Amino acid sequence: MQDVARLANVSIATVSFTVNNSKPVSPATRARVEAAMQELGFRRNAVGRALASKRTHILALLYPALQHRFRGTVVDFFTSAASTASERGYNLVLWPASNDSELDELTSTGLVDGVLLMEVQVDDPRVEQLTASRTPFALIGRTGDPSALDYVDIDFENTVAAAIEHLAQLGHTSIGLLDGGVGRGALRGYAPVVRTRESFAQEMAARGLTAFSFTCDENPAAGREAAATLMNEAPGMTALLLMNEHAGPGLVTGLHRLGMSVPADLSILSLASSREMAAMTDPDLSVLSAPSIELGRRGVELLIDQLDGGNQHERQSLVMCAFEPGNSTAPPRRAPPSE
Amino acid sequence: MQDVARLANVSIATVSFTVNNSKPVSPATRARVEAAMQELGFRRNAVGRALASKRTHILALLYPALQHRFRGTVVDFFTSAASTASERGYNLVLWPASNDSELDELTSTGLVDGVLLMEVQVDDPRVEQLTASRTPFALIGRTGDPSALDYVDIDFENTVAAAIEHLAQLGHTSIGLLDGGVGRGALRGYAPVVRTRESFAQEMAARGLTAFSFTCDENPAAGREAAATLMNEAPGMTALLLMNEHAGPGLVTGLHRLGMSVPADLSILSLASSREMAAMTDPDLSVLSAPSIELGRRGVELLIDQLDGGNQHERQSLVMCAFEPGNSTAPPRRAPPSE
DNA sequence: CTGAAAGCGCTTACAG
DNA sequence: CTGAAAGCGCTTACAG
Repeated sequence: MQDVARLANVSIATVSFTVNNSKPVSPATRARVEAAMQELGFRRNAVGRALASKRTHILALLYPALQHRFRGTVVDFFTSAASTASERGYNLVLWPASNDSELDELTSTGLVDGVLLMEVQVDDPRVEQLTASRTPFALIGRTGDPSALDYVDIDFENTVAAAIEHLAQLGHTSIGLLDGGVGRGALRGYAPVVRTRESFAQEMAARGLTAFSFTCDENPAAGREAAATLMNEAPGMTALLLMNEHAGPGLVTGLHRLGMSVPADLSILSLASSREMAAMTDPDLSVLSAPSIELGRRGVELLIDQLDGGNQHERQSLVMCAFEPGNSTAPPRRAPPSE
Repeated sequence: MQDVARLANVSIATVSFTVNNSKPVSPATRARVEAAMQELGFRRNAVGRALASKRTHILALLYPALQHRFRGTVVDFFTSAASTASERGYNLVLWPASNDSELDELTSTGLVDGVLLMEVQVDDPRVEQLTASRTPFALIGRTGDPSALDYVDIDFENTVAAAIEHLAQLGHTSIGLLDGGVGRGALRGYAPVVRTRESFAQEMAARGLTAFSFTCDENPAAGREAAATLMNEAPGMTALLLMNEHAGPGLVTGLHRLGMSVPADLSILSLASSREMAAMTDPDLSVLSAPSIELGRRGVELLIDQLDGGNQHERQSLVMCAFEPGNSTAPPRRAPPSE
């Protein structure tokens, strides 16, 4: 910048003004400055700017990628968040922090302007840590009591209700839930599964339907094993809500191997997943697909609202999953006894 | 730091020395400084440090996530690279830069110490850009002529040869390759596919085997369509190399629907993928799995060698994929006519 | 519209 | 072993 100023015969302040459009500059000197920048191939140093302005224009999407594989539908959140950030003049990067000290390093050192939190737990220690460090942040997800927080999340409650409604309409009265578990250790209490379980239990009870609940790891092999468990422990079950997209392919395979047909013998409806994941199986799954694009975008908007003092977006919002029919749900083979 | 210095009754230089262990400090004053830091909850500001030391300790894994979905086996490269970086005192973040100006922003502004490049093309403009900006970088992958670059890559040449050898041993003489294409627009010339095609053609010719070549998009639906194409255009083909892990599930499904059995009617061997992706299908695929962990680690080591002046690692290395048997390869149903 | 100057929070020769 | 001081590359009141 010094060099540019010298070459253009202005002060470095003026260079700064023209680079940032932060103060009016006469056309003539602007032209001189721009020519000089051209000639020197000048790029303003982001670190210097960050130190002086206390803004790095970097947002971090916090995802515990070392513990929890980054894959499947969650990837869409990142993509959407990154492109929204880019439109708004920020860079969003995926920050694979996991343990406390890494989060600490991120927040208390001024490297990023704000944080977007993913994989939120019901009782998430990172929320406290972020609050304490006064780092602006927003959640994609929500804790058990998120009333004081800025968040966007899937409306699991209504999504589960819609899922059960769909299956009940088809005539199912005995329905199971297969989820990926609520995690353990530092990642315990994974909120989406906690909420889905609760809503499932409530809604099934309210309708007087027979409910079953299963858990398996998030991979195809576990899904394959789960098929046998399902059939053994709930032989009368005719439909399943799947809250574990990575177990899906194995589950369907396992059912086939046991001589079960999908959807004739068991309807499957995948929750909070995506068409792409649903297309991994045969038949392809009917799915309530996660509003990833919208949540990624809204999360970034909330964060930038905090940063730029805007206040234009709903600070807390829930979005339903959208039903996308596949070929894995149908009426049960034997109609339920009509009273 | 000012505050700490005042409270501990030392200069800020001394605080810096004890924080960084950059100069000897007497135990007594070290204790005073540390007590003061404790009391004030001091964390050294990373931006200030970066400006003074010209080091941010951030590495960027460059992946064009907005164009090319970040998923599947490539995710393992990131995870491995991130944990290696973390062990070595750096933060590695996923930087979804795609167009020139975004890359420019990354490199010419001093925000990151170095860059790890993924999804390398045969003629990759980013290499030139990185070189011109004097940003330290290493490749996970390699260009057409990488002789001057630091890189780690899969040894596609020998991996393809091993794959063909495996199938030839089983008795196959008519073998196809189904890849995901070499990309178009800014992402044209995707090096892994270019290399695989070349090696495939050479090795098949050298062995006097009958070769077929197919391309389809990287998703299950495209794989399903490809099944029909394969059967129509190469009815005599008995084995297939799959260089398109995301088409795999659809491909197998599509074959089944056409009444083809895997591996009895068609053997499939997946290249540069992973057991996890291979487990998505039924039967699970035999796979030459990508050495993701090792390449992610080595890529970061190369980069840190440049940064810290170390020189301890091979600057160019190729790693073979490891064969992991699944259930998708077998001798062809009809033995080939024995001359 | 433009400039001189202070300051962002550190690191690092240089002296002692 | 410790400190005073310059400097990293910018931004931003403050003056003019």
